[in-house]
Amino acid sequence: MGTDRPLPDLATLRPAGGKRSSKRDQILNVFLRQQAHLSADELFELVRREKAGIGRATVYRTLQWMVTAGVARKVDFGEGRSRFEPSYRHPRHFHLICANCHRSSEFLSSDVESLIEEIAAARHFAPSQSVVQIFGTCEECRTGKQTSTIDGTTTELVFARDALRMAIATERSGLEFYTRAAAMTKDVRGRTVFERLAGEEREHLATLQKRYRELIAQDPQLESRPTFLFFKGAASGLFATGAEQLRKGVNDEQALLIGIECERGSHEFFKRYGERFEDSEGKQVFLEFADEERAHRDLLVREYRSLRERQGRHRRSRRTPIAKRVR
Amino acid sequence: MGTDRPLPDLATLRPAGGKRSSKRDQILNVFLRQQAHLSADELFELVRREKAGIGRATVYRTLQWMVTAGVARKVDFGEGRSRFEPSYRHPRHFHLICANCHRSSEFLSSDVESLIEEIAAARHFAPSQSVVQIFGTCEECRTGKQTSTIDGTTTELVFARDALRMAIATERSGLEFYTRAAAMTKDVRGRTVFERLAGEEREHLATLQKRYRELIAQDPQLESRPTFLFFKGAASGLFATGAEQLRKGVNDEQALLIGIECERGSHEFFKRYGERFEDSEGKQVFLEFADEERAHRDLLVREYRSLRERQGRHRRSRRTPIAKRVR
DNA sequence: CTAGGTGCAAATAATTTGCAGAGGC
DNA sequence: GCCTCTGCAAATTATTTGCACCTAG
Repeated sequence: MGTDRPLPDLATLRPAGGKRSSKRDQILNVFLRQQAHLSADELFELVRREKAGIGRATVYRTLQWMVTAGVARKVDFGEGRSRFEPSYRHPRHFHLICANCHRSSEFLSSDVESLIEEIAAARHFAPSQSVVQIFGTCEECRTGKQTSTIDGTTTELVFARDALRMAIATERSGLEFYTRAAAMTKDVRGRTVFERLAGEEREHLATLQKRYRELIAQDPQLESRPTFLFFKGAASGLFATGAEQLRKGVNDEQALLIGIECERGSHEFFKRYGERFEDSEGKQVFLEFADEERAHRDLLVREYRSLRERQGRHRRSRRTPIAKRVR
Repeated sequence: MGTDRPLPDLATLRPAGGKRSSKRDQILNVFLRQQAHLSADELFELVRREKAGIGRATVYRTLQWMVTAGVARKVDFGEGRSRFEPSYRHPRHFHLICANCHRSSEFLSSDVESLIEEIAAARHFAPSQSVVQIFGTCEECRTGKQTSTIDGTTTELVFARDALRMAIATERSGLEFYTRAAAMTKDVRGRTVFERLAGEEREHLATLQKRYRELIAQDPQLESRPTFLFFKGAASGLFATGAEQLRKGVNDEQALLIGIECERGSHEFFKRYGERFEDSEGKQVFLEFADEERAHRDLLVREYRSLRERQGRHRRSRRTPIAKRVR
């Protein structure tokens, strides 16, 4: 399985007062070629096997340098020694750690992350990074049968796969939402807006599906690998609850408000995960989509204001001011 | 602040092949009197200050013994050495760790815990314990002003406070739910059941409020201390959404189903947190309540079945079987 | 009386540091 | 040429172990 994955542009790496050197390059090269979480000493062994004459201290010092340079991340599984993982094309994540075979598997949970943010805020604590580790026994150690895994080499792909799956679910539910909203909106202008947005969602959807197919082509096993990215909100599409509400029957104004809320959530979703991609096509796709969702939201907000204004001519304003209802 | 908190019954501690000894007692005593997370060496220093002639190795060995005995828990904040915290009257929890002053603050989040369980299940991983650590800067280090904290000595009280607050919120919303349900139920039998449950909720509420007042009396600062236990579901009362649904108008049958669902959630809440209390009054109160909620639920289920049966005499069953709808 | 606990000193293990020489910019 | 990197060995820090002796059950 792909030992030939692209390496970061080493030439550009030049962190805080650091100098490049043949030794560092050597160590970095060996490190980036690995898939597991290496300890300093394990890396030292690997390096010395390729090229004699590199001291243990240099490996330790290079590892520190890599961490400050952002090429590597230090992880501590409570074994009394540190391990390191490459951060290039490898989003920040959490770990499942098998107490039996000592291997670790990675995951990301947007829900856990946002709860952590909320808790930190409630305690007036400024968080810089968090560690979530689940210790226990892995499936393989319990059942004995080999399972499809996520290792260092596949994390990036699996992450992209999950992000795309959620994005597709979101677009699908968005498409359904706007189609339904367009059908039930009485106001002509409003209907046009919804129709236009439905069209855009359809377009996005096609782009995402194309991207998804391209991704799958890169690794035949990719579709069968376990979930990496957990996010309840987007799992069934962020617009799903909005579409649900529409089905119960709402008026034009309410439909607009629901749309605004959904687009806001969707924008946040794409932005959050777009930022997590390392510079790659995926990042671009996500950030562009995030912008589009914001544009959609703005469009809906304008439409909502216009509608309220037009209504205002007939009946006096007796609702909460727009500022309070929007956002 | 209370250095006189009750200590566990040392005489009972006799873990896996372990012997008691004067030295162990000595070390255990010093350990349990501390509030912070001590490292082995810090504990050694404290012990030797009180009584000379205790070796460092004994402290290390005793610490291991305490961990297997369940008196202490090992925690690792990534400093390259382990720290230990007493587990007596100290529920399992997570940590906020200040990178500046190196102090740690504790919290518990039922939401995070259940997400972790879900993730482990999705990966077919059998979790045994999990670590959640939020690193960053604490309020005191950022603003300079002293803040009310949760330390080792207060954790138990704060935990009890939060659990009680949530229990009270739950009872309040339950009372509202049953009062409303009784008022809107047409069926006479059903109405009587709801009235009876409303009465019981009122009683529970009084008990809980009394307990809460007693708890607050133990520490004048207790009410102002930060939140320890985070749990979105119960924060505004588990019956809140149920009561909301009633307000929108439902029939007798639906009201019963909603009640059943709420009692189920409530039972789980009390059970989960009752189990977290170390043996104390609080544990009793919670577990008893958990049982009562289960009894309520059973009562509602019986009533639901009876209602459906009586209805069946008039119109033929055209709904999903009870088994699928209840639980 | 005997398994297990204890102190001390020595052993390990992971990581850091002092220093003289080598190498990048 | 200056400043940083590097290797090696020695130092440091956290924790464990061997061993002769002691103590609870």
